[in-house]
Amino acid sequence: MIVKTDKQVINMRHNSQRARVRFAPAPTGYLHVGSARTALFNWLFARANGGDMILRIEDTDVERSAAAYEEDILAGLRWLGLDWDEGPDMGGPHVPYRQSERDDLYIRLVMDLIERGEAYYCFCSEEELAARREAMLAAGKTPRYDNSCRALSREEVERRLNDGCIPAVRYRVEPSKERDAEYGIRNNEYHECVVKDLIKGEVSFRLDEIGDFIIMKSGLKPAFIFAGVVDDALMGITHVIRGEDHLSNTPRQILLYRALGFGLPQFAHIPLILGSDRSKLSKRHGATSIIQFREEGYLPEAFFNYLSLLGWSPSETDLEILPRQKVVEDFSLKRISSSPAVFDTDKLKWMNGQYIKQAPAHYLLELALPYLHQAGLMAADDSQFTEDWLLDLVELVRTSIDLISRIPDEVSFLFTSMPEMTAEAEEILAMEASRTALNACMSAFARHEELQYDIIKSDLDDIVAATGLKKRQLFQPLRAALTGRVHGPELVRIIALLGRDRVLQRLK
RNA sequence: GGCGCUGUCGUCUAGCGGUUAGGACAUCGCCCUUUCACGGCGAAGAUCGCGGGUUCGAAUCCCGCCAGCGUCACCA
Repeated sequence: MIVKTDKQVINMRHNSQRARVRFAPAPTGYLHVGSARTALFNWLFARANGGDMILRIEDTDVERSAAAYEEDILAGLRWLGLDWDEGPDMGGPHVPYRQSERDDLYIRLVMDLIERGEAYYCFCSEEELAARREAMLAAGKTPRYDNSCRALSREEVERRLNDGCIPAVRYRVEPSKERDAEYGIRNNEYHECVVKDLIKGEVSFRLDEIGDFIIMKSGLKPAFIFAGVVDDALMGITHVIRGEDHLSNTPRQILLYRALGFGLPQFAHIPLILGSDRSKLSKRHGATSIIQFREEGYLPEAFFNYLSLLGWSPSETDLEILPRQKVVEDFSLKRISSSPAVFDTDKLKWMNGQYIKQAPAHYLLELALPYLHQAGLMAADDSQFTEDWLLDLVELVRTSIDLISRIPDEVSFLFTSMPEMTAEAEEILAMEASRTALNACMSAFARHEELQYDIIKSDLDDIVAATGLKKRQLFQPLRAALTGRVHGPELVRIIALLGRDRVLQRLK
């Protein structure tokens, strides 16, 4: 039992009005793009409406759940800047927030359903079920449970239980008894259940087509479909925002809300994110974890922006670069598209480039440092390179990269004593005019104590005027000698960054 | 196979009964530039999945079809 403070009591009173949403991942895999987007839309909805965001871990599949996945999921959410108001790491009024710690609750509710005849024990083995499914499929029928354990007498159930058989529990679906307008269940010949979805509209399913389904796995472990309903209801979730792949089990969940005497939340099923082959995004489409995007050099702000625009559009539809706050202010379920979207890395990269161009240099440097260390260009405790110098370096490359991880390759020559020469660079240096150009630069630069941007620029202008060389004939060999390459960022700034001594050394 | 969702430039999308169907990424060209980028300008790219209707008028409304995807587990 939790003793509530006054403040919490006030909060509880407001619950009927206050929006409460939840992101409920199963820690059976990394946080991938699809689930990250679901989390994002939940978060946006909460923040846009002044509501609460709840994080709940659905670890009812003991076999596949792993702590490492849970950590990855939390890390991914944090990286994206998504926070939550209640969750396994911080607690809250509906603790615990990990389903594996709520077994007592599920068992109590299931026992109640069994007593009321709404659910029953099922002793069918997985092998039996699989065989029956095969047979139905072979006969060209829709595979579903044949409800055989419904018929078991009380005594038979007792006997098997005493024999040590471990049953599962099924919900008893009886369409003719399910009619209930409050839950969208219509008393017509099909026994329709109409799901009122905020995105899909009214979607109708036939109840006479679903068989009795498992709500408790053997070993008294709750099934997802049951635990989700119980928790959403008890945690006061007002809006269930989840992937479209959950739409078809919503009618089953509605049956459970009704059986348990819970009111219905609002549903919003968001379209899936597809890979370039137009199938549901999965591991085989590349990046497995959101964290991998961080490692590849994406900015969380850019990723957030891109993901927001995947399936949602702002009211001012020409805008693409939308900072977090703008998205929050403008977010509405109404502007979520109902068709699935293909994840486009090209556009993500472009957007990342946009964010790199406008981000504060200090921030970029902070992000770039690990890559510079990793590439072995500088040690983590290196004091040889001053912060000012590093900031200049960031300014030098920010317009030419779309991924932070590209920085080391772009500027490696600034860290070595002599640059590695590409074949093209060698070729240019072998040309006759090149020696003239380099000699001119050498004598010009040698006259200064320190090479500064303006000085270098005017020196180079002077050389062009004095020697009659084309700009190209001057810059190309100079670039080749200093960087070992024929392409790259603005040369004058590179010279300033290299400093007088290293420039003169390389010109020889 | 049953059920369900979806279908506007290659991709993300705007549009919701009257627009030359708009924007962005990618592509191509030009300009800027020592170069590669950035940036600027421009081009190309959509018979609005297909076929019928309704209407003076349809991407927008109705019907049928097709295709793609999802889902049919003691996974979530």
